[in-house]
Amino acid sequence: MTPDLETRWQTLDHEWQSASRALEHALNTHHDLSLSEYRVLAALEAKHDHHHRMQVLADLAGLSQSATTRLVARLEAQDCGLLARYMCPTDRRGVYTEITPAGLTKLARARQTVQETLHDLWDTENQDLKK
Amino acid sequence: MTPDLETRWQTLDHEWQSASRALEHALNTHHDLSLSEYRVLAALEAKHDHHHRMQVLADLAGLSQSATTRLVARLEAQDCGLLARYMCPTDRRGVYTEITPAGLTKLARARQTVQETLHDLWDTENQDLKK
DNA sequence: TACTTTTATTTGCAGACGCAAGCATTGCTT
DNA sequence: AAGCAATGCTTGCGTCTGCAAATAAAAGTA
Repeated sequence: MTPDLETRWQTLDHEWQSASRALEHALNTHHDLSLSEYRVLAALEAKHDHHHRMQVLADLAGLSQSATTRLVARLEAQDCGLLARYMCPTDRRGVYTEITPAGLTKLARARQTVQETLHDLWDTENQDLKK
Repeated sequence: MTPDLETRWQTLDHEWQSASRALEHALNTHHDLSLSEYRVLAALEAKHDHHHRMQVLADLAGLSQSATTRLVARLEAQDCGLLARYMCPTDRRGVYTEITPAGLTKLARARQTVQETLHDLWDTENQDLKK
């Protein structure tokens, strides 16, 4: 007896919201990163050559192209330097975004926080005591 | 062998994003409703007496109090009339939001769309063929 | 009762997002 | 090669959101 479709959705929704809020807050507090920014860093790090076209990056991060443009611009800015952009040499319309060493360092630290947060949320004895 | 914590999160995230986008788009197109608005209507309808305090409504919808205030104000507006607000008689700080008959009708129709969308997404033979 | 503290909601403000329009570059057709 | 369509990214603009400050009312305290 699988539950109603909408009930299944509500369950998924609640679970996502609680995790999402926890991660967003933890990343924001400890690393001054948003969840979207973390997704982008992680997506780039996951690729063997550490770079992606804007379009696929947007897709992987679950963002619109315009949001991706601006997010990458933010993380590329002088006082940030986690990402770098360069034109695709073969197709000068395309833009590659790559993660910098600073970005990799930042991601590694943030990943710690993510795992701890998920651990606290999912792997703890006093499960669901946080209401 | 349960997967890595972060992998589990990514799975949840992807699943939520695909469903969320689909629902948001379907509701927006067919009913001029956002997913947040749908959550609020559904939360009110679910309660036996069809009304809630702002705080608990915010909590149920997964929104901040300020976002809830404005969302309710929007759905209460003249050309909308899906919700109604009134002061709590015993505690004049509190505000009750109730769903109107128009709101119930709207919700019933929207719920159809939600179920169809989820059905298309989860209960179809050609699963995951939509990329 | 007067004063302080707490609670419930709303408003000011700035950030992030999506859509649609704009621009530049490539590909297709004749 | 010239003209037109398609592609890839960026910018303009309006909306939704959260945080923090403001407001209003209740509760606690002297």
